[in-house]
Amino acid sequence: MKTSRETTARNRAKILGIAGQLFRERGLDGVSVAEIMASAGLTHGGFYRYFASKEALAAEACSLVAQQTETDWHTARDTDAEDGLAVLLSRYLTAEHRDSAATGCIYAALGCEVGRSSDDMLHQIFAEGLEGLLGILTEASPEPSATERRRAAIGRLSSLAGALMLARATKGTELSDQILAETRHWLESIQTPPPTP
Amino acid sequence: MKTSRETTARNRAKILGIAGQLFRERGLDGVSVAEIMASAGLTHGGFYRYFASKEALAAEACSLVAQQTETDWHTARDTDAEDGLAVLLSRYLTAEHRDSAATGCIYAALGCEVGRSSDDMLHQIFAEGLEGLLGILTEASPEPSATERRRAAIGRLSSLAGALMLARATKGTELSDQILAETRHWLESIQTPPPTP
DNA sequence: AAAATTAGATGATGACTGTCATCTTAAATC
DNA sequence: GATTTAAGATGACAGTCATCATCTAATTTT
Repeated sequence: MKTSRETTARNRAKILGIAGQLFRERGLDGVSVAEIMASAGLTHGGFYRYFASKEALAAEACSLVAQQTETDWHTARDTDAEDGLAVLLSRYLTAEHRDSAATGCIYAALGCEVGRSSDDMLHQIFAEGLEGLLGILTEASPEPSATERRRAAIGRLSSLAGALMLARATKGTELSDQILAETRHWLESIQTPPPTP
Repeated sequence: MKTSRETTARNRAKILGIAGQLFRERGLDGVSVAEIMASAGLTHGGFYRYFASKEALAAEACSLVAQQTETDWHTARDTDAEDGLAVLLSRYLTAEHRDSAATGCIYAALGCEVGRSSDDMLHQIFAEGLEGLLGILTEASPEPSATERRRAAIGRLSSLAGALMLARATKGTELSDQILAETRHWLESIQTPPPTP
């Protein structure tokens, strides 16, 4: 049956939200179109009224998650004007984040799969999303020069995503908790290189 | 037809080698049993004489790749007794490594997928393999105390795997090359924290 | 050399997948 | 209120997959 314009819009948003969670939890290839639609309370048939393909849904869902993450990071950093960097590190490198991939960082959850994807749109979306986070991290970085802040932001972001990924890959072992704790400790201990005179 | 014992052993090794490459290139779920067997010059039917399941093959193939990587890192570090760490960094964070996943780091290639896997054996294999690399990295780290060396090794390993994963996820964009270059530069610039008196 | 064993080929199974055609019914438009 | 439109359900399509049963021929064992 036909539904109202509002209901249609709500359904579209719901599909995108559910997809963003399921994709992060089980991978782009690990979730079927039918399952996403069922989780949104619909049947599989109507899917193609909303999206041209599963690939198109993946791109839009990833883009949406990336935007939301950027907003979250922004407010998290502004929680502590003195040391926004410490807030970001301490929120990211936790067992809770490791154990809730569905609502966590999309780069640590889907980075490997996107790297293998033949869909260049996904690479573009990931690059734009990462640039957004890098902007926030760069501003929160204490290094003296802009070049160094940008460099350190890239290094720190790589450490964060890498540590979360490895902690998940080793979950259930002692090493998993160590990776989170020690990477956080290490990042907090890193000294600014002395200004070259 | 039946084949000789040597041929059988050679075929088993070939299946494992091919699987190790295909899995890294396309993901554990991205390759079929039939394709692995065909790449090894066999048909799909004989597969279950070698392995109990695809899952069992994945575990054994990952374990083998992990061992080979540990050997490679060991010899790479010993290339330069003065600064083995710099050798490891400069070999890992390159465009060639990013563009040849089939023969590259298994942790950056399959970390996300293994993190989602319900097979605890894979988590164990990854943990053991990572511990091997951490041992090499710890010995090559310049920090004064053993605790700090271990911590820095974990941080550096997270940075390496994370940077490679993100560089692949953003391949084709400017950011991809920057992630490799800047992370390497950043890791080389990191100062040892001053000894707490 | 005969008998027993088994590596690997062929083929089938049931399950799952993305996508599309069709139908129903309610909303939107006139 | 009548007509048009389209959201979403139902069902089907062709393709892929992991796994297994069966068959064969060559190696091992006796």
